[in-house]
Amino acid sequence: MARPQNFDRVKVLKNATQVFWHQGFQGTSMKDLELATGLQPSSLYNSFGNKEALFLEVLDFYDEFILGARIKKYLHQENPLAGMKDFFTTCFTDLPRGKKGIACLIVNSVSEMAIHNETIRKRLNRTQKKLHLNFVKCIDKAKQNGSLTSDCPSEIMANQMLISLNGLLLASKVVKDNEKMVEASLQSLTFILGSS
Amino acid sequence: MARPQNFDRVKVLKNATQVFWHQGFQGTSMKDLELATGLQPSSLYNSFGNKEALFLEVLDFYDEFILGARIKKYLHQENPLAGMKDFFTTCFTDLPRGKKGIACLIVNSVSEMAIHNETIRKRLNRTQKKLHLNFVKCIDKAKQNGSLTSDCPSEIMANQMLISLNGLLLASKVVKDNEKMVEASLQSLTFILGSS
DNA sequence: TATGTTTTGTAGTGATCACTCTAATACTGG
DNA sequence: CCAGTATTAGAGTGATCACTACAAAACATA
Repeated sequence: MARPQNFDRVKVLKNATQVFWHQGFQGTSMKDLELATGLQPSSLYNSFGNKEALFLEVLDFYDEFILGARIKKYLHQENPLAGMKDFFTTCFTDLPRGKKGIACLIVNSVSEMAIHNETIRKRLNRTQKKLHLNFVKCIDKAKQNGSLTSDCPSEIMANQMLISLNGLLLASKVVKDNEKMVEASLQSLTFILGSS
Repeated sequence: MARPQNFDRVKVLKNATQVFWHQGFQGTSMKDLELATGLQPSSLYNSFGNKEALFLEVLDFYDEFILGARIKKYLHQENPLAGMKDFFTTCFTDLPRGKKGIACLIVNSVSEMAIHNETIRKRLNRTQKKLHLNFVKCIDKAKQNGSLTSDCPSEIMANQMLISLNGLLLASKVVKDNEKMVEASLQSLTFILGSS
C-alpha cells in the first residue's frame, strides 16, 4: 500500500549507539548520525522524530542489547562470584578496537544529561536499577551456595558495587591502562564482597 | 602607560567556573560566559585567548580554590578518619542553593572531555592525583595514631576511595536524595577503611 | 497499468556557534 | 596637556547547528 523503508531499523540504532557512546549527546551532530547510519535527514526525522527521541531509543537499545547481553553472559552464569568478577573486568578488556576509555553509554549520559533532562534521567535510572537488581540476585546466589558469607544486606553490597563500577568506568577515561583498571576492579570487589 | 583592565580576573574565573561546573564545556556558550562574567567578547578573548584556554584556567581555579579549600578544611584537620568522612559527606550536603547533582567539575569534565582532549585529560589527572595523595596522607596518619588498622597499603585504599567518590558523585546526579548519598558515602568508607 | 501512500533525496531554513575587526575609550608617563 | 598604549564596546564573520519543505521515487493495492 506504500513504499517500504529502505533500511534496517536495528542496524541504524546500532550505528547511532556507537556514535552517541563515543561522542556524547551534545558532541554528536545530526550530520554525524547521517554519516554513521547512511540515512538522509528526512529518513532520520521521519523515523525517529528528533535528536532527543533518537537518543532515547539508543538508550533503550543499549539497555536491552549491549548491557542486556553482558548481564546475561556474566551475571546469569552458574558461578555468581566469578560472573561478577568477569562482569567488572571485561568492562575494560572487551572494548571494541581503539575504543579505550569510552566507558559506558549509561555512565557517560548520566554525567552529561541527568540533571538537565528529566526524561533521560528516568531512563538512565531505570537501567541502573536493572543492573542493581542483577547484582543483588548474584550476591544472594553466592550467599546461598556458600561461596560468599557476609552480614551485610545484599542490597547495600549491590549498591556499593554499582557505585564502584561507575567510578571505575569514569577512572578508565583518565587512566587508559587496561591492566590497572582490571586490578582496581578486582580490588573494589574484594573490599565489597570480601576475599572469598 | 596604558588603559588598565576594568575587571577582577579572579571574580571572572569564579563566575566562569560556576557556569562550566553546571553546564559542562560543550553545554556552555561564549554568550553564557559573557553574561556570567559581565565581560564583552573582546575582553574575554583578549584576556583568556579562547574557550578552551579559559576552561583550562577554570580547571586550575577549581583545583586550587574550590577543591583546595575542601582538602585543607577536611583532610588537613587533626582527626583523619573524621576528616575523610566529612570530606565525603559534605560533597552532597554543602552544595550551593538549587545545585543538587552538579557533582564535581573534575568528575564532570573527565566524563565529557578526557578522551577527546589530551591537554585537559592531563590537567584532570593531575587534580585526581593530588586528591589521591591527600587521601594517602590521611590514611597513613590514621594508621599511625592507631585509629585505623589495616594490612592494605594506603595507596590502594586511597585509590578505592577515589573510585568510590567518583562513583558517588556520579550517582548523585540520578539519585538527588542527599540523605541517601550521605548514607552511601559512609558505607563506601566502611567497606574500604573498615568499621573503625 | 493506474492510484494512493509512504519514503527518500536535496536544497535550504533561521538560529546559534566560536571568534574577530575596528574604532572609541581610558588610562600612564612625560 | 599631550602622546602612546592597552582595553573596551559593538557589530559582524563564516561555519555549523537541529530541523523542514517539497517533489521525485518506489512500492502495494485495485
